[in-house]
Amino acid sequence: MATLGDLERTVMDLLWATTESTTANELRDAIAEVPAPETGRELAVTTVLTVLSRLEKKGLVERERNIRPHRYRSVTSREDHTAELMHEVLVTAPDRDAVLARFIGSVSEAEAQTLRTLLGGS
Amino acid sequence: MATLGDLERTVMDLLWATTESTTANELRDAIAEVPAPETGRELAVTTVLTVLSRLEKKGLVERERNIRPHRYRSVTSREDHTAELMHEVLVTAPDRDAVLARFIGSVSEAEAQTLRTLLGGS
DNA sequence: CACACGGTTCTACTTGATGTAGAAGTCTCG
DNA sequence: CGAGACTTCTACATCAAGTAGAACCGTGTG
Repeated sequence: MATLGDLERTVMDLLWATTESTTANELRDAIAEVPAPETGRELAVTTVLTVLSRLEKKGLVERERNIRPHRYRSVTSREDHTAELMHEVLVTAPDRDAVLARFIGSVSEAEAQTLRTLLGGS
Repeated sequence: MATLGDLERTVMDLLWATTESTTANELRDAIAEVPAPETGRELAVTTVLTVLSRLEKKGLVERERNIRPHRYRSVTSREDHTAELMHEVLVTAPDRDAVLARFIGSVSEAEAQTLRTLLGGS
């Protein structure tokens, strides 16, 4: 499975936030703004580049190598990725029906309603 | 989140497989039988003990300390744990409805049917 | 055409999680 | 009380992830 670290997640969150592709430098700046200025520190671009390469290796990010400042974008939408993760978790269990029962019990009524609609009749 | 390593998962799988509590020695033997004899190697009991302690720290396992060969058991059922994980994943996304839509699209028809039943009418 | 400069890749170190287990400490029964 | 079973401490290896300097590359300008 693709488990992400803090910085990796931050980067993915930023990439997921736009449909546009981004450059490493733009990301470095964006990260500095994130609601966790902590040490108010700014990362080195190479750090961002390393993370992007790792995310690319994990298949979460793709880049345009033909143009110079390479441009990065997420391969899947955040929703797709999250749904995929959920499914991966589900299939680890032998008794999926039992898992689903408990899962349903944990979602809000609003979400349950959404599910009813999605599942349609029959 | 509680991400498990290979050995930790093996141990949890064994604990989840029985309602009974188990001892470290029993687990060591059981692990040796697992469908991945690999090197056919047998772990040291201390190794199992270490893993159990870590799982206890993670809140996945509890033990009876009063009796001598401490007896270990899983705190939650495998189904509860899996459903919990799924929920944790779900709530990381801002747009949960969108995630649910994609998730529903990824489950089998049989599972969809199970969900319909679980969600009942209305 | 050479080079300066922005950008990318390589290499490397640090930390934390996990696998693995010996050494040492602690019960318990006989 | 002592031996043996059991547990805890300590320790090391490996791997993922954060972090970044050093080295390498490509392109536009003089």
